[in-house]
Amino acid sequence: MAEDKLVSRSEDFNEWYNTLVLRADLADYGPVRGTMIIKPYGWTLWENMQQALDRRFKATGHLNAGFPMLIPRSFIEREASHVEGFSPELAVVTVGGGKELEEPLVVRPTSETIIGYAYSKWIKSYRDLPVLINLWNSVVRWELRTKLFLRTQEFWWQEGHTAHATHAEAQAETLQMLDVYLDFARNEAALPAYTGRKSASEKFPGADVTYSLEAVMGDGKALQAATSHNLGQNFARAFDIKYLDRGNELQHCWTTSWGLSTRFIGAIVMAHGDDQGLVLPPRLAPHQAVIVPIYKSEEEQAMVLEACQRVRAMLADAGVRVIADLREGLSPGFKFNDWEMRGVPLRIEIGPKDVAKESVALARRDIPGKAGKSFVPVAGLAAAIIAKLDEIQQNMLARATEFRDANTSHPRDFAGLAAAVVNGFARAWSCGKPECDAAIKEQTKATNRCIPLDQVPGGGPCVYCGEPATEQAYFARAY
RNA sequence: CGGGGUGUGGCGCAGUUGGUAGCGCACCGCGUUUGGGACGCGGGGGCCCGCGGUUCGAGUCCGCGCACCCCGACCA
Repeated sequence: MAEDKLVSRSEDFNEWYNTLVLRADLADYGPVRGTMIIKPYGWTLWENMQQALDRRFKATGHLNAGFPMLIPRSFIEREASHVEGFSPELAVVTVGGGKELEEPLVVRPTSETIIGYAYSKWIKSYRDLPVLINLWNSVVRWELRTKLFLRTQEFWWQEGHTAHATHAEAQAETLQMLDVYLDFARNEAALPAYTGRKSASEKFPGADVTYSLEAVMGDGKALQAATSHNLGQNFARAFDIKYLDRGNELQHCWTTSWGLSTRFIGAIVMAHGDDQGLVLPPRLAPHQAVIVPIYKSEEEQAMVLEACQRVRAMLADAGVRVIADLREGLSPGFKFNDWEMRGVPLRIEIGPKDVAKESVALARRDIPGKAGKSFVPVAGLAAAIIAKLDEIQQNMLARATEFRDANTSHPRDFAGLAAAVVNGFARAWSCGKPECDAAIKEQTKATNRCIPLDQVPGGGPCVYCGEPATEQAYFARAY
């Protein structure tokens, strides 16, 4: 329960985030270091995200499936860069049923390998392709330094895994899913993000190409919000995923994988939250509106509560996710703060004056104070609220886009880049040599986030070494 | 794994030169309150991280562990 003011976001962003996640009732710490308990409020937010994504996955032809959590360790070792990337962070099971196991099992850090095992059994002919499967599950990575939602030992996500007959199809799939994520981020989470290709050093272990969404957080740092990988034939070769083509020739498949995790909840917190707490986009918010009754005497209480129930039923019938806060013994002021902490987009106040006027007081979470308040007649309230929720959603996207653009600069030299990445993104010419990225990281703590797909024609001198470059890249400090 | 810090009711902390544990919030009960974080009275709850030592006596002093947090390296 919210009892005090949060530390202000500008004063200590880190502290603000940590306490907000706990106070807004999203999550709690688990008993094992680095683990996270997602509480019902946080999980409901995740469910809303899942539904919005799942709709899009189904619309693009994917089906969900369930795969085992335990994977033979030898599977991980079959793909050279995959084992190199994941070995350091594996949790390994060595004992089962009280007996030492013949072969240790790893708790999945991601499922490419066990998918490879299954696909090699299932796919025989070009007629079997494409295979388009998505998993909703959790994975474990033994992270050394953790932070609620952003990096935990276990996290929940979806991982899509597809197999195709040609490179072109796999590439189209990879980019299609990147677009799905971008659309989800913009239109559901009100979060504009940059997209692009990962540099060689930042790509997924085992992928030919990795694409990512890079979102700008409230402190100007970057958060990788989703990834989509073209795995080429790497896993197909490692796991013998082969098919006979029309000409009766045996071919390796081309596979992809793509994922978005509960980390995205952290992105929503850090991109939209303010000093009062969370600000949730209406399309994803567990409660889109909260009704707070206000009364003194018992007669007023009866009258007000009756009005609250009526309004609640009316809105629920209209499809609004609405809750009435009928807790007794708490002052309205306390409840206002409490629901602001939890980021509910709209507050509906109903007191004796409102009952008398047959209206309610509306307060917008995205516009604090008087400016966000209005009085709306009960007649036609549902339509007004639905319109208002849409307006809030649009406003949040517009504001986040404005913030992103205001915190992105285009430096032409290294000094400019170093200054820009202290609290924002820098888009600059980059020659792409790993040494340049490494030096930039060393000196500024900023990494090459991605190489955007929308390149400008021509070229310029690399922001670090000055040699001719034909592509630009985004640089930022990252979570 | 390196550097720093902290372990005392659920949470946040105080605890003096060693003398047998306290405050705020939360929780429970009763009453008064309620248009921006209400108040009064009463109440419950603690092997002071663990083990060993010094001492008549240890939350406090000394060892050795363990855990967690912050800053780096590594990472969705």
